[in-house]
Amino acid sequence: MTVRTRFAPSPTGFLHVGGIRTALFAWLVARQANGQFVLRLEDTDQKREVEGSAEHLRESLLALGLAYDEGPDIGGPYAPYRQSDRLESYRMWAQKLIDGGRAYADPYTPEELQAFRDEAKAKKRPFLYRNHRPKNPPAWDGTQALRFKSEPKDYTWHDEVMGELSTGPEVIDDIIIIKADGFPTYNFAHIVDDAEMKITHIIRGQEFIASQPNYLNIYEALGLTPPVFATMPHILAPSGGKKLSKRDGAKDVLDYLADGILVEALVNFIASLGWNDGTEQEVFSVDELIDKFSLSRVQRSGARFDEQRLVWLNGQWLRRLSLDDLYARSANFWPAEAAAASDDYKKQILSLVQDRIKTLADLRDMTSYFFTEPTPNESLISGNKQLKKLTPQERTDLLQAVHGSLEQSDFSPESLQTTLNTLLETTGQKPAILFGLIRVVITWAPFSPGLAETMALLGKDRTLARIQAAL
RNA sequence: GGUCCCAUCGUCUAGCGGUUAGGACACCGGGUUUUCAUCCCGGCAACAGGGGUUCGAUUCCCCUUGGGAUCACCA
Repeated sequence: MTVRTRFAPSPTGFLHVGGIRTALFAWLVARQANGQFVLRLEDTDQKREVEGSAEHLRESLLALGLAYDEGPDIGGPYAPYRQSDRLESYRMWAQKLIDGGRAYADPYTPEELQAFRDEAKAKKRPFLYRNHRPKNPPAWDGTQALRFKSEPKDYTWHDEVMGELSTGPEVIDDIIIIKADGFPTYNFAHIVDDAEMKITHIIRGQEFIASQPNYLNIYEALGLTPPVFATMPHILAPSGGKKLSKRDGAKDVLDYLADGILVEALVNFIASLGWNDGTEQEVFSVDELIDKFSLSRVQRSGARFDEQRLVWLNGQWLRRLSLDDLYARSANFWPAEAAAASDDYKKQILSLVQDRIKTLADLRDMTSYFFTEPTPNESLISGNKQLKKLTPQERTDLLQAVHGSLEQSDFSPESLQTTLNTLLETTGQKPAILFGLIRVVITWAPFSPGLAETMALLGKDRTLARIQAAL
């Protein structure tokens, strides 16, 4: 049987890291089995729908490389893939339940229902609708909610992540399957869709684990064989033990990319949040993930979102990139002054900073002196515990000597290094002072790449001019 | 409150009866003859508590504690 997994978000907002992990794992399961990955939009709650979020979801998945084989925009053998376009299916399956005496119209008003709930709460008992199941419900005319007539019983089932799970009959209830507005509830629609779309693995968050027995009851009533279930624990906020939410900084995945995080790093990070292959490997390519991922090794408890680890992984991936690849990805991250610079010049800069940037966005603050004349910042000298010891006269003498020697250099990195080493002897200064001073006056930046390489790239004219200006 | 799930360094985790409890991030030192990084070396740091089972428990069972999920005409 072909493995088919799906990602079924509701178009109610952006895709954050919690959601993307579910999507990633579903995608990995499909890919490693040479199966299909399906995108389905669960838009049965018209009130909550957010304009443009379907498109945003699509972009986010594609930006992360999680291409889907079937979906609302590309169609597929089980189209449509948008629940609001599938109302007839739900009607048909619901009718089967009605005909079999397993669904009935809910005669109560919202007020009456609320009264039942309040009563249960007052008694500190869980609310069960079936305790109030009407003896002779009216015929369902489509204007009332349609409820599933449950058959409470024990359940034990297997979950690929959680292992064996079991519950008693007290959690089974008569849940609503079609709302009074004619739309199905998630609880019903996803079962119908997964069956019709031949989904083999349902991978979703732990918020659904409590209703799982109710789903099993419906599968039985519908005569369907349940697919494989895999429940993912939540990703937790960095600070507390709470589920990661927007106010804890759960960013849109596209924001991470815009902030200079590489796709490889983001995918690697999200995958390793709650999963590992049992070895000491930390850095995984997508291909390695496809090869090695397994639901059974997913952690059962929630994992905190640790951004420092994401940044570290980003550095790992940044350093593995070829220069051309790095250059291609850096396009949107150069400082404004770089607009007129040549490809070749920018590539040379990248080769100097590749080992010291943490995100692509670092390029904006770390490379501007390669494109424009830096503004002298005296605090870089007064704040340096070596350089601040120099008197103004000593400083000038030193720079004068440097300037003199460099005028003789052809400015290749090798000869510059030789010249610098010779200066160390002729001036009798420590490297920390001599090189530190040169570095500061030619970049006026808190840090910079290797001195000889930096000077070589800046060229003789600019380097000498900046030293001259600091005299 | 009912039900269900979970529990190893600050964080992510390895471990599936016998280990000096391993790795990674972060942090703190040292090195790589300038800074900041990279890289390398070293250090700090954990089995929530209590009962069992066993020759022997981090590991298996029970209880306690703690955390999480859920109890919608949301998904």
